[in-house]
Amino acid sequence: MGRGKIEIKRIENSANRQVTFSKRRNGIIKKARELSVLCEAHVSVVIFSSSGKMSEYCSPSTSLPKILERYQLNSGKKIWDAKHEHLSAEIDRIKKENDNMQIELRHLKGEDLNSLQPKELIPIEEALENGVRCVREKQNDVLRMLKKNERILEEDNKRLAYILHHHQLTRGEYEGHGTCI
Amino acid sequence: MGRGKIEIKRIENSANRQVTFSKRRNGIIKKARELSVLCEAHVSVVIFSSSGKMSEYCSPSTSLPKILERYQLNSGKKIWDAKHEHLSAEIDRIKKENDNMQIELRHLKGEDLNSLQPKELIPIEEALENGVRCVREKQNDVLRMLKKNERILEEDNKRLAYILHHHQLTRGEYEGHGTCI
DNA sequence: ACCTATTTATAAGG
DNA sequence: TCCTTATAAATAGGT
Repeated sequence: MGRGKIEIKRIENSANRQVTFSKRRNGIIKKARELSVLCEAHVSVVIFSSSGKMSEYCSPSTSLPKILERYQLNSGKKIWDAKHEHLSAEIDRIKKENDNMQIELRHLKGEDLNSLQPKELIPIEEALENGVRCVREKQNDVLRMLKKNERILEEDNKRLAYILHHHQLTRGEYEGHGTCI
Repeated sequence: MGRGKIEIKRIENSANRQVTFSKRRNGIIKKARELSVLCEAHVSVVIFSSSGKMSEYCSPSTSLPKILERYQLNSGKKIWDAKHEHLSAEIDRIKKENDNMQIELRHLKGEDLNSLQPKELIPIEEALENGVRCVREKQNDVLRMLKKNERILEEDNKRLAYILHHHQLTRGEYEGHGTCI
């Protein structure tokens, strides 16, 4: 509906797509409101734009939780249980990841080594040696940096002292009249 | 839109109301489908007629549970019951734990050290040195154990060889008649 | 369910 | 985003 007919397929021009989204989203929500008034229907609309912005409409006579309750009763689909299972699976997955890291950490800290085969000690030793090397390298970097800063500060000090001395010599008559803030 | 304009208020005539419901419900669902195709939006529509019949639409790229997940993230409204909240909190907690371990592991492996303050390097170095010491101790244990076993085996060997030799001397006449199974 | 006059939504352009 | 307007689409009322 408009100056030209459009095919129902993804609008490639991004600006156009955004404009059309706004207009049609408003259109749908208006229609939803009208339907719920004209026909005493319970309507819920939830829309996410491709950029993630959410819009919603829900009939004033109801609420999203109520709609969902009825949805499950009617469709037999169990949204909550599905969600529950999904979360449980997620927890299991993360816990497993957690356990593995826990074990790796303990080994690196020299704990629970008895549960390992002698051969498994070798990569751990290598990782530790590598870690020590990296840390010490970093510490050396820090030291070098500190020394360099110290040197620069010392040089600055000398320079400032010299300039100050020079000023004091040339403006000796004002000495003592200024205020140090 | 039609032969006459109608006010947006409850349609009193029940048959009319039913017909209008059907037409407009189809209209909304068509619009929802178009919006999701044209603009890559994620759309969910759930409608109950006044007589309780349910209709729904959900973008093919998503699902009602996913939409609801995003809904609660976006709106902050709590659709899920206490059980789900509990699980979500658990996931957050474990993920945090996970992240912390991840960071500790990386530091022990000598990675991402630049994100640390110089002082923070010290406990890491100590942990690594301790780890190396434990691992080497363990390796020494293993070595000692192997040597000890070797010694025991050698002694056993000697003893067995001696006994065998003795038997061969006292039962020399049977030699070669037996069969080794 | 179909028809169609009419209203409404909206595409294109500023 | 809002405004305008020509045009496509939805639909009210009737059959």
